[in-house]
Amino acid sequence: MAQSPPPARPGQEGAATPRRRPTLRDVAEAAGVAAKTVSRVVNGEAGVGAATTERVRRVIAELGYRPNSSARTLRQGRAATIGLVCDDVSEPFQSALTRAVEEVAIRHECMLLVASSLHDRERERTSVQALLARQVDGLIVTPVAGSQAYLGADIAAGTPVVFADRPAVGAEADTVLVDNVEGARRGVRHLLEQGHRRIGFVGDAPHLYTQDERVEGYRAALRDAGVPEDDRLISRQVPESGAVRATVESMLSAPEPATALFTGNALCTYAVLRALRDAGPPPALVAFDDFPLAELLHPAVTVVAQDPVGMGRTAAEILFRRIAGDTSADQVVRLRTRLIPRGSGERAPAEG
Amino acid sequence: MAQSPPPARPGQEGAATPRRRPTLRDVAEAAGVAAKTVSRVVNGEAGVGAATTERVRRVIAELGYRPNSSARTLRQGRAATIGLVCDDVSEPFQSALTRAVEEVAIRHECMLLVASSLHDRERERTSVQALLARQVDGLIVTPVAGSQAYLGADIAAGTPVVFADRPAVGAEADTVLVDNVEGARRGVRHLLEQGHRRIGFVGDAPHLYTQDERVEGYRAALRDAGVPEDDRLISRQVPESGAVRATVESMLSAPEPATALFTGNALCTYAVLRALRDAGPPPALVAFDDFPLAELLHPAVTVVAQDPVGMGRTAAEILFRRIAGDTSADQVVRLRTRLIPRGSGERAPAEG
DNA sequence: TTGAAAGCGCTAACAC
DNA sequence: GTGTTAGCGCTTTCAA
Repeated sequence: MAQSPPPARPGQEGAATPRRRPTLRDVAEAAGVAAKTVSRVVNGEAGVGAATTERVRRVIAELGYRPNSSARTLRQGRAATIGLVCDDVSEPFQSALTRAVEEVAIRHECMLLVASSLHDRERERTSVQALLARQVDGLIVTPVAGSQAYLGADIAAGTPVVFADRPAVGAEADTVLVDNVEGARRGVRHLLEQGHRRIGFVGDAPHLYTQDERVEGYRAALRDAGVPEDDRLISRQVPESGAVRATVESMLSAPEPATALFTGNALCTYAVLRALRDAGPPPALVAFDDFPLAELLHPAVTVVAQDPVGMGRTAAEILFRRIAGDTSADQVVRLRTRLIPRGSGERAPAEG
Repeated sequence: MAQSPPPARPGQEGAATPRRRPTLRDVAEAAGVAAKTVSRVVNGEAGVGAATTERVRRVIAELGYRPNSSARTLRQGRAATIGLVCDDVSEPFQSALTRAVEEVAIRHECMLLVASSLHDRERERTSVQALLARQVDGLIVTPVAGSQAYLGADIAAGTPVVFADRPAVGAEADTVLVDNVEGARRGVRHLLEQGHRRIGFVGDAPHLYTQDERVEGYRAALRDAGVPEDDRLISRQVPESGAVRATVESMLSAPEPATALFTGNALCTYAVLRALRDAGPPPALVAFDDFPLAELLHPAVTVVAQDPVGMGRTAAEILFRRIAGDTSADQVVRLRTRLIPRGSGERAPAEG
């Protein structure tokens, strides 16, 4: 396909003969120097005379030469590319993270290959394999539930990997997490401070690491305050609107009803907000994870904000340090959260 | 770097000697066949005996062989990778588009390289060059204002390119757009139908293609209804909250005040909602581009919804058709919008 | 059905 | 300062 040039497309001016892209050799010949010299010029290596450099530059411009990075990758083993596997790039938290990673990558003259695992083990694995096959210099992965043991050989072989948002199972590498326990604890304490004693936790599916941690924080806050736990006030389910609506209604209409809710992530928050929209007097609400327009709702929603940009940046910076040869011991970074009071979390419990 | 194996990282079990990744040749030797035979097995080519196939498969598994796609790319010229250059991956519309492109790419066993131009010409250009250097099979670009003439040579040379969301200048290729004029016209007509005659347009920066089109639709709707245009009711500025607030206030407090607003994109909508939050009786509002939680605001926001997923899918499908060799004439696809009435756009004008 | 040879475009290693 | 040689890992081409 590279040899036999692709057929001309109609409607292109001067589409006469789509020519083979000029190679480094073509430049060398045209400039009357050796290939290696052109290579030096292209890569800004020292040891080329000013006049030669100038001449080579001109020829490069004339021919419109652009280096073939596949060849370079093959030779050097580094693709000037890193890979990112997350749950779903279209999700706000992760797209912000992606953007932050991209920014750091650019600073290191790298590009970014992205893949969404959609929480599917097989897809994660396939994506990682495809990325490794492309000789990426390093990998940032938000591990799905399951095991990342399949990555062990590559990590041992020296491919830098950083896990983000959730720790891996069966593989050891640098990891950047949110301090979920402390964040949830802080958020729930905030509700307790307003006088709430019956606080419902509306979380995402069971076996999700972040949710486990946030429930733990929720429990810790109750314990700290000497408030008894009640499992009927803890819900863990995939946040489809229907199911959450039923949960919320039952929590609010129980004999000892919840007077406040704490949500486990943005999807749960959305579902709860939808459920509360048409309901009676709304309970207090603190949401884990900030979201757009939170401050425009009535009342504005108090949140425990995470920092997706900070997570992306941190993960990428660690990754590039490893790529640069840092061999210090693996580290686990926990990013702090920030409580942003906006109104919904500052309501006192309704009079019983 | 490929030759001298990277130093072992501590804390890895069995990190004794990070070994060179096995190559196709290693597999061939171990299996006692020729390299080409292994290549055939790996690529599922016909013409290998069942027994041989079986043996090669086993050796591949034993050695943990994974093909080096740089080498393959170098040989074949195709990287099994496409590139996407958008304004900003972290923006909801574009992250949804990215996700849709990714999905189509996966179906074609391709990966996705992403880059954000941030509306910067130089960055767009650099990104495109970096993508082309990586031998991407094709490119989807949301062109920034300026010129894409620099892409002409590569398009002519046969690299498939699809422009998305905005047309390119100085380069011809397939293009997928939203029918902005018709969408805006429809949205404004909706307001006119509620009896509004003074409708403010709050749009993003001048010289943005989509905004130009949406203003055109706005004007067309007014003309259709025989309502005189008034330039004081048209605002085009980067939607920082401060500036938009001033604009909105002046539109609403003018001698002949606006009784309804139409926003030009999501950022403008956010700014307007913020501005309206603390203001007096809110005007009617129709927003171009849907956004999360639009239905949870009070009142819920009526929007002219675009279809980012449809745009990403369409652009990617066209791209892969081109990659597969389709040489038919370039096409321009315009995706339809959908008016979603939710409340804010169905208010009648306040009694003057 | 299988294999040998050549080379994709580049750079590492070493001459000069 | 500059050039020569070899080869990264794969696939293409052609031969057996």
